[in-house]
Amino acid sequence: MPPGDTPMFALVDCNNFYVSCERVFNPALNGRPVVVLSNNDGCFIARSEEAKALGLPMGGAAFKFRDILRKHRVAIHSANFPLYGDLSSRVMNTLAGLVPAMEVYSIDEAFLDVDGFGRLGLMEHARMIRRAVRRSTGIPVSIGIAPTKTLAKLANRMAKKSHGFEGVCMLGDTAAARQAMAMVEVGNVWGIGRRHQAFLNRNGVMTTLDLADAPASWVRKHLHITGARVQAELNGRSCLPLELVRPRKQSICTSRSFGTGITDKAGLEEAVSHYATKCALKLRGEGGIAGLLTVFACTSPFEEPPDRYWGTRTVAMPVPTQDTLAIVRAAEAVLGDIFRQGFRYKKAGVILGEIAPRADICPAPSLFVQEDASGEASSRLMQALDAVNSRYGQGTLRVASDAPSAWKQRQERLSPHYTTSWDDIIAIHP
DNA sequence: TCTGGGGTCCTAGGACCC
DNA sequence: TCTGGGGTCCTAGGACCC
Repeated sequence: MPPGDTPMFALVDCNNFYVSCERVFNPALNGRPVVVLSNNDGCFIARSEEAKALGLPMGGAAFKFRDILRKHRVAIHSANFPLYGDLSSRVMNTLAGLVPAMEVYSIDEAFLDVDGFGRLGLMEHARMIRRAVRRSTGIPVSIGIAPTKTLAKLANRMAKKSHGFEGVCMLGDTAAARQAMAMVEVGNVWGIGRRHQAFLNRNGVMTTLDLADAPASWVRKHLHITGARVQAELNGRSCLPLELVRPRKQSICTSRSFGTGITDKAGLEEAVSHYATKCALKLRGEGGIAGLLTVFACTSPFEEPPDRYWGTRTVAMPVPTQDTLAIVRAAEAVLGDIFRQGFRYKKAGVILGEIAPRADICPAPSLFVQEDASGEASSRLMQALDAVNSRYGQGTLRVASDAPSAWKQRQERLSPHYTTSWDDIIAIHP
């Protein structure tokens, strides 16, 4: 890699993002072990460094660790996604003001275009970015810099794991990249998951460097095109460009696990109506219309086979639409098809597909569709609905079947936003 | 008793066509 | 009767990501 004339990517990643968000609003959490839990307080979705040191694993089921949580007085928070989304926007806006171009990759990560800063100035520039984000949002970030996105991910990992780097690490040449790759297990590479890691390990590929040096044809054969790209990127050949505009969503999904199982059809109908309503709102937020609708309802995957059931069905909408009423009605009909008596349902969801931009609607009236869910009247009704709910709160105006139900209330109380001890959770969960 | 939610991309295989 | 290559579209399922 000749210095100075290869493109460079910087990956900015917020440290333990959800935990850091909670700490911004509650500084007493600093220095303490903190975890953030998924819906239903099911499993860990974020952990502070102190919590990681206690051996609490990402995705671990909270109930399995209650002794550790209690013994070490771990601060436990249910997820507060509106808060995290808000802080994410502030971080991204700060970054956008400091670089010519960026790709928002996830709620807590962004790839930056750092071409044109010169190799020598890059480290200093990255440190400045880090200080600026900390100052304006309170969120600590780490930054990895390298000639490909995959290596930037690796550099970011080094920046986080090794204290000597003080949050910024650059893998600016082949020697530095190879040295880092030799230290990192192949399963930690971006794009290599558990299954591929197991396969690679079985075949003697243990470190990231082993993968970089493996025969390309063998990688292509067994890890397919995605794995081949990973390998090329590890060797400094950039295959994944910065994506400056967020592609339109291809599907929109709303699903939840239930705190306690649902056995009756009416209960599932309430849930599905609610998810359909949320999907329609997200769809309008995207400015799209949907042509496909999927509804699924299933038991716990931990049930034994005779008690396990996964019902799912996809239908084409009569007319591609963004209309809550049409989507809820269709979802209820599909649920009627897949519902089977005698199961304890633990989860259900609604997925919209075949999403097209709303401007593409050709308002050709159909002789066979009685109410025109793609038409002007529907559009105005939805605008009014969204305006009222945006001003007075979601659910102020709603479809009759989308009723606040008993099980939903119990869910709300199961997941208080601020919970500082495991005992608090147990107290409301008899 | 108690194990998240929301996405994307890729492949394999079948149906069908020229 | 037998035989060939090259497409497309669709769906289900696998694998991965945060």
